Amino acid sequence: MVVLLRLGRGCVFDLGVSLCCGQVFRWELVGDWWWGVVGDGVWRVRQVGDRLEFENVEEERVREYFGLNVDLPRILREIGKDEYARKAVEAFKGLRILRQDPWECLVSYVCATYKGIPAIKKMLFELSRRFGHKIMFENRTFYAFPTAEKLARASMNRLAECGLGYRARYVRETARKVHDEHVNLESLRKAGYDDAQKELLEFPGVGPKVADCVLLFSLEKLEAFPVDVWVRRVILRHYAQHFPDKFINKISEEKSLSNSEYATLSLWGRKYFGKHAGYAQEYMYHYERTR
DNA sequence: CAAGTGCCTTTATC
DNA sequence: AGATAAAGGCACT
Repeated sequence: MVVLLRLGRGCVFDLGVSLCCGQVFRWELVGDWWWGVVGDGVWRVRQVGDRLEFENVEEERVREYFGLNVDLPRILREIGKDEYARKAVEAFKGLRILRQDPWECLVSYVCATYKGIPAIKKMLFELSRRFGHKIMFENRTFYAFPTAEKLARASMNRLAECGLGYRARYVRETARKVHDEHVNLESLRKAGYDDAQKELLEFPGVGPKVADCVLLFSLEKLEAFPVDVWVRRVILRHYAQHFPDKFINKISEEKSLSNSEYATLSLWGRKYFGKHAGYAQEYMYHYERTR
C-alpha cells in the first residue's frame, strides 16, 4: 500500500539528491521509484513535487531515516556564512543528511577509504549479496546488510572476492570487535561528539575521516565535518584566508593529511559553520564534485 | 585501446 | 611529532 506524505512548508526535501550525493550507497532508482533496504525491510519511495510516496514502511520511520524532522531551512540559513556556502546550498537545496544504521554505515566507510563511489557501491552490493540474508519483495531479490557476526566469520578470500582488497582485514577485524565485545553502536547516539569519536577510532580501518562520516551519517552528530580530498580542495580554493600561508602551502602539496592537519581542518569547519557544520560539508562536497 | 591517474585514507615504520 | 611508504582494484580519461 502506497502511503502519501505531503511535505509542508519548512520541510524542503529533495529525495533524489539526498540519495545520490554519496552519503549512502545501497539505494537504486527503478523508473521514478527508489528502492532501498533499510534494516530487514525493503522500502520503495518516490517524490512528486511536494508529495513523498512510500511503500512497506511507516511514516514515522520515513521521517526519521530521511531526517525530515530537522528544520532544514533554518540550518541552511545558519550555514550560509559566505557567498560560496550560499551558492552550494542554493544548488542542492533539499539535500538532507540521512540517519543510517550505524553498523552498515561503519562498514561502508571503512570500505570507502581511497575508493570512488561506483567501486564503493559495488563492494557493498557484493558484501550484502554474499553475506546478507535474502529478502523477497515484489518478486525481486534484495539482501539485508550482513550482521557483524556474519562478517566476523567470513573468510578473507570471500571478503576479497567482494573487491575489498586490503580493506578485507579491517572489515573482518571491525566485525569481530563489534561481535566479540557486544558493542552497541546505537548507544553512541547518546554520547557527545568527542566520546563517540574516540570509541569509533578504536576500530581497525577507522581514522578521523571515517569516524566523522559515521558520526555524521548515522549517529546524529550533525556538527561532524569530514574532510576528504574534495573538501580539502574547497578549503584551499575558497577558505585559504582562514589559515596561515605556511599551513596552506603544506597541505596543497601533500597527497594525504596528517592527523593533526586533519584535526585542524575539521575543527575549523565545526567552529566556522557551527553545530550543523556537517550539512555545510555535505553541500560543499556535492557542489565541488559535480562541477 | 593502453596506460596513467585518482579515489569521501589508514596504518606501519622510521 | 612528523615524514614516508604501502596497500586492491575499479572507473574514468
